[in-house]
Amino acid sequence: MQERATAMFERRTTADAVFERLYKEIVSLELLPGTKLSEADVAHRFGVSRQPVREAFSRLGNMELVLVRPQKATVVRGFSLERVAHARFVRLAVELEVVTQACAVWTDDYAAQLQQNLEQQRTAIDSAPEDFHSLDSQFHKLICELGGCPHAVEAIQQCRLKIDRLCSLSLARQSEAATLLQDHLALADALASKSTARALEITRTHLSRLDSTVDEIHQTHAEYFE
Amino acid sequence: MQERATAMFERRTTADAVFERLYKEIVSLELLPGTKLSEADVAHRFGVSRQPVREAFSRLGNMELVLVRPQKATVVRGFSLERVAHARFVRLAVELEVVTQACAVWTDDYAAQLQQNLEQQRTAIDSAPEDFHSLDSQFHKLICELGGCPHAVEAIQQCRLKIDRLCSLSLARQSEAATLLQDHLALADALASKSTARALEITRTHLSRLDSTVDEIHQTHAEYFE
DNA sequence: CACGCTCATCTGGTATGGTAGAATACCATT
DNA sequence: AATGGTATTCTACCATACCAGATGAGCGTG
Repeated sequence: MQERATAMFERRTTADAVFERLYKEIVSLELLPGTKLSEADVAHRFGVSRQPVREAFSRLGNMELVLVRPQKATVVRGFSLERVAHARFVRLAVELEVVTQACAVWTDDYAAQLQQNLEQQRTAIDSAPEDFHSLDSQFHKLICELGGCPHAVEAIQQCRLKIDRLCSLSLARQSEAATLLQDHLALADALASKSTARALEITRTHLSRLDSTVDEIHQTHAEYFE
Repeated sequence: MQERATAMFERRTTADAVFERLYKEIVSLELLPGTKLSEADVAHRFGVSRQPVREAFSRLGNMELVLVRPQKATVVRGFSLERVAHARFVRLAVELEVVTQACAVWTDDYAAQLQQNLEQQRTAIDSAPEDFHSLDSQFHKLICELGGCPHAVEAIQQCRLKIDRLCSLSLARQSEAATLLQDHLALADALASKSTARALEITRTHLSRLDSTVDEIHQTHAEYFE
């Protein structure tokens, strides 16, 4: 959703700039949940008028990143177990269907392309752990595209966005990378052998690994939840 | 998405009113795709200033119902096979997972509740065909809730919204109601016997019935597509 | 007649002032 | 000291004026 059909050569408006800047600050947790934002404040800070700020607030409100209500301070929204569960459910459903479709059309050529990405993941774990997350995304994206479900990419990405802000609070993500890679390898193998049932099962356990992370954060950072 | 956390007792702002009015006019096709909307025009027609209209345009833009770009007229967006395919894919994926979950927890009591809805569908087909659509929604919603996937309701509803505007152009929807009811009965039966595989298969064919309708409209109303 | 330029006009974007509702601080009263 | 009412201050909302880019009609020129 929402990435504002800011297609190719559209003029970049002030509101766009304010929106992107606030968006980054929120997802990177520079602005913590509960922080109060004021049109006038932000406008002054960014050196623009209140109008573009208002526009940006509206967009952020649509994404449920802030809560703006008439005559009351606009505030950065916290996490919600409900929203997380929702996103998790949809993503699981989509990934399962993607894998099903992919199994039906998989070829050796596709397997080779996946393999290339898997190699990069393997090396990244030791030498550049910060890249793993991006490679993880690409891995799932590849399966969508090769499997003939280009639509799914966007849907999955949306679900990820809703959870990523939360997961950046987690500590030991590196230690889990190895586990995730094992899942990826197993999934690639299942696809190659076109065994749908096994691929589905792997996908389920793969996505369920996020649950413990979410739980951990719910315990340690309860104040950020609503 | 988007239904604007207009929770319970929030004050109703002018922008809300303008948004809802335009929204209705668009989804009911009183405003056809391609219609040009001007902030000033609409503001004058509704007797308000441009500001709330602008806000409404922004929300409609987020929902991809209108296209608003700087210095060019805002226009009502047409349908897009791509967006339809996207929505269809996500809905299928979600429904499949819902059915899977439901099969795992289904009880006779659940079956009875579904049966009640099915009866209503049966009588509606002859006596009140205009109610069938709503009962159809409730049927799928029931499966979500009984199956333990309350999150799914919202996701499915969103997908429906994106397609419903288009389907209201279709002519003989009544003749198809009987077919849909047969699907529903078969699905209820599969759930009752907890045969997941059959339930999944029925769901696939059930949702695929929309495709011909979409194709038909794509042929007969090509001018509304983009 | 065909083409190209200019200018009036229309678009959404931005800035700003004023308003009503909500929250809060403060003071008076008990 | 606790409480109730009041005034101040803060909020987002709305209206208005102005701006710049885009459009299209009309005229002039080849």
